[in-house]
Amino acid sequence: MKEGPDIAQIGALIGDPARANMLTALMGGKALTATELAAAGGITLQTASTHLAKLEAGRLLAQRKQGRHRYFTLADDAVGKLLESIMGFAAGRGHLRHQPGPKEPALRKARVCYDHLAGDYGVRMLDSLVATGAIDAVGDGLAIGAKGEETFKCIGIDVADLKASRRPLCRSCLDWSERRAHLAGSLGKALLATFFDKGWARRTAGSRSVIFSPDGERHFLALFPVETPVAA
Amino acid sequence: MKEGPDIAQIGALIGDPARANMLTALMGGKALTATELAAAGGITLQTASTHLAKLEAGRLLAQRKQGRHRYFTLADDAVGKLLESIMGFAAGRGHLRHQPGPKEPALRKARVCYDHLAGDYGVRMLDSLVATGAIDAVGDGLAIGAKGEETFKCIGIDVADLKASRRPLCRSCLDWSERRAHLAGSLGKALLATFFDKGWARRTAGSRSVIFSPDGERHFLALFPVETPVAA
DNA sequence: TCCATACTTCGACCGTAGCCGAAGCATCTC
DNA sequence: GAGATGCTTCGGCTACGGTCGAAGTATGGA
Repeated sequence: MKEGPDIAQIGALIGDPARANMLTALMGGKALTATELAAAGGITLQTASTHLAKLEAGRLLAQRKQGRHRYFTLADDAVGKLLESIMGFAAGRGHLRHQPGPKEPALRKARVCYDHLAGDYGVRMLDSLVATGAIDAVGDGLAIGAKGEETFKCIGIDVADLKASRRPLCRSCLDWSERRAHLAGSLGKALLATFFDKGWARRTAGSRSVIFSPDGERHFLALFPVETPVAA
Repeated sequence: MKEGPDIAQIGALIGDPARANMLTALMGGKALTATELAAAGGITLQTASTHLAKLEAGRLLAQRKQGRHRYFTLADDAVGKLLESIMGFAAGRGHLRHQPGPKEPALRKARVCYDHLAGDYGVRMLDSLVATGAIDAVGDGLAIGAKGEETFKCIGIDVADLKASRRPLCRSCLDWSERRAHLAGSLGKALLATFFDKGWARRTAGSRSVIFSPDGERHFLALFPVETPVAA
């Protein structure tokens, strides 16, 4: 009793449906205003305001004032990682929403996980990168592989630049829909940003799902082939 | 909105202080009766009973009937891992209990994390194992190293036996007090069990903290030396 | 200056969930 | 059987937290 950190506090913060919906919306990685988050949570602006104040006090959220707007984001990627891991856990226990909804398949195929690519395509990409030796996988850890710098330079990413930041380059993130790892970290972020830049894919408004263009999808699948099923 | 798994459900389960205390108590790895858990939660037996029913329905807990006792444990090590990761997150945000209490230092030094060793000593052990090449660390992932099988055989652990189980051999677990990784997985479990078997250490009743005997501590420190500070 | 927009604070309402006393089962001991 | 122990269920109380309407504050634009 009364041992260690207070998990009840953050459990309670995440445990309210309206707050959970707002946090999930912010997993899309974009900064959202209080009004947008109110809609995401299915509540009025006043109620959202009190929730947002609590989430900020609990240091799950950060806010940035810009003119008369107030933009909220997840406080940092530790929050994103925590949420995704809870999602993975919840999915594994069958704690799913009641109605799967029409957007569900798109979400499972490809979605934004805070700032990197998740879903079927996210898992496929990591599998392919491991198979070609661009990334080394040891246990559940990831590191840049022998052919990594060369591979990513071809895609248009300078690994040396990324290494300069204090954020980990490669990080595995458990995918809740696939129940396998996908690539997070600054490299995962850079890859997703590149796909957007090249016009291969785009976000959808108000959702975490990522839509590939026909052309972009062709490029993506060619770039990350799956020859033989790779073991987890 | 309404995307993905329902994190609010499990957030709410963990979010109640009484339930959180009971879950924390079960992080000690031992099966506890409803009466013991009621004491851990600071509530009466009736209230505890309803809480336990909810936790079981949410598949966070498993129960085993034995005579007129009902023993509860965490449903599996995924629950333990989730709780420890939330603890790490909470500790990082300053969500600590109000009064640190006298047991806190012992808890930070060495404690049980579901079924393996955590705290200062847990982190020290992993650092030492990595330094000697018994375990390889890549990113945040762990794997058995070149000198691993030999090292662990000396301690009295047959790695081949452990590999037979479907549970991962090595797994890193973020330590909430040290904010660095310690060793989980079947190997972590086997090591802690060995320390208990050899009489080097013992659990304390009603707490997660692990107390080393003077003799056991000498052996432990000799077995896992820290020569140079190892980078995280 | 005046109004519109974005958001917060106040106040009141209400439902739910936690809580416990008492009673009801179940299991073991004698 | 009778009684003790471990736990669950029932019923009713209470309080906290979520909710929104209304009013208040800040920023931007006309």
